Amino acid sequence: MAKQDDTFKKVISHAKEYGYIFGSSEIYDGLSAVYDYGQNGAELKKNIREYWWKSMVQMHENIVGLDASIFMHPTTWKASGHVDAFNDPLIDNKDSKKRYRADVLVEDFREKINQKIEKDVAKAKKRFGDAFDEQEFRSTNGNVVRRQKQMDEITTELTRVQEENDLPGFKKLIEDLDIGCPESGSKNWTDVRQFNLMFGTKLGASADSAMDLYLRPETAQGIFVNFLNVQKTGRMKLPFGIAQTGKAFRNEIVARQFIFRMREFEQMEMQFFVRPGEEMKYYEYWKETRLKWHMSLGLGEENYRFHDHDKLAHYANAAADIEFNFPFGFKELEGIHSRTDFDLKAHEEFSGKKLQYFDHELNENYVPYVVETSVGLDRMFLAVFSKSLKEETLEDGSSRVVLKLPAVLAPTKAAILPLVKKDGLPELALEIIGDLKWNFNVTYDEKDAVGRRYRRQDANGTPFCITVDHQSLEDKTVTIRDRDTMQQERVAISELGSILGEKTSYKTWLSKLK
RNA sequence: GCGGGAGUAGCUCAGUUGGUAGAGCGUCAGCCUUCCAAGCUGAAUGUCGCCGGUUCGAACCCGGUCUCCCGCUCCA
Repeated sequence: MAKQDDTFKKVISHAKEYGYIFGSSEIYDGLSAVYDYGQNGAELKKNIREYWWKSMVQMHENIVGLDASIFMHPTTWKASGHVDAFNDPLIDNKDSKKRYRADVLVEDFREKINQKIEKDVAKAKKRFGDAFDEQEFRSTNGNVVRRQKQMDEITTELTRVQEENDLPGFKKLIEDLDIGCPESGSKNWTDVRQFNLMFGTKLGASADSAMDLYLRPETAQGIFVNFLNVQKTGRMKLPFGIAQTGKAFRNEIVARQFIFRMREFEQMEMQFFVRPGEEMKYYEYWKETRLKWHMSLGLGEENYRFHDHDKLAHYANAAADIEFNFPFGFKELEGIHSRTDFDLKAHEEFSGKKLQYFDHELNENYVPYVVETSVGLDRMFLAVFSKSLKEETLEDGSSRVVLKLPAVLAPTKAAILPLVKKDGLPELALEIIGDLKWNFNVTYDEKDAVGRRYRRQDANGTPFCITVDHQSLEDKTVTIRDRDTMQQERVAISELGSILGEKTSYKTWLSKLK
């Protein structure tokens, strides 16, 4: 663990030192769990997004893109279930320092009573045998009736405090029931507080005419509400997908672990619409396809694994995560969920509009089922960045810090270095840059010994260094050095464009998918 | 939100019983160098997280506050 903390610390400080990630508003002491992407981070993030987008939208005829707004009609979130499911009343025990969901505490308590009833019923059943009338027993036995009444009262009161959002009432309910901390038994509770995981804001300039809005907690709903727009205008036939990248916002109680869990984050989601009954086939297909996509980056197959969900969210009938071996262990990187027709049906219900597809083959209308793939872009960034950062010991005993980013994702594709800054070498180097910069992000460096410049580029993640030497002036060749192997090869200047293109192209990398 | 730890240069960190702020690396300028950092010369950079208190004097002591890290709770 100590070693893990250590590598994680190195990842964080390297990210800052080389302009990948800065804490937000640092000059004002920062803002908890909010980060800014620096000059290199912005490039890397953009390239990851692009790598995903191309693999989805460009490479699939039946997947199209969308860019929905962050603001959505507030009813969207009622239909999606977020207003209910993202609202948790929480209570802390002052002695044990444990935090619980207040509704879960009450429900667990009620369940205990229920179990007592069932125990009594089972006992009686055993005693009376075949002659036992369960209905009769339940309605006449004193203990059972009393307990049933208590359960009903609890249910009524729980429903009331939840619906009325009566937080003091909630606490009173817990105290009246004499519920103790499940761990310590202590009944020393704090007040019940409401944690709304959605960020609220207002639309409208004046307070009285303002409309309550939420910042979207997921991008998926923008896709669902536009399902018919896209299907009709794009003449899409099932099965087809809609892909989107964009910011989402969740007021996490605890946002932590660098950019792994942030309150403002970016998702890359694709909702794949299928004929009901075929969802499992596509669920399996996307699980496999998405894993291959991750593997194509070459970060090590052993760093990925599936985690199938036992407990499913309210909308899903199957769900799995692709987990990645982050510096702090295996954690969720991407989710693949079979969302059924839950979302589209809910939007039909709340909007009163039909969100159905006419299937010409079956000659019928239906609400499609949805298989979702959802990656956290920031998590992807962290996965790539943390796994790429290496400290190597070289043959001569010296060491180097190298950021082995996949070349297709690297912010800078090549550094052009004159061996010495005289004899016309800088001029030729700049000439090469003038040509390459049309197609590639390239950089120039003439400061310090060339060996030091190589190390600088290594630490920055630049996959190739192109060195202009005296021979270059004579025969128009340069050396190109590979960041990972440190091997150099002499090539014609005229070939540089196609060599770099080959090594850094989306085609080269994405074709590993097959 | 609770408990623990921590905030000093871009990064990693020293800083004695309170007496004007340091190192290594990095950065910048120049020199030297024809291929893998740790050669040479010079330079810049800190309200010692912030506010207040004690003191002749606070990076150091006290109080408050903010932020970060670890654990717990939560996690579509």
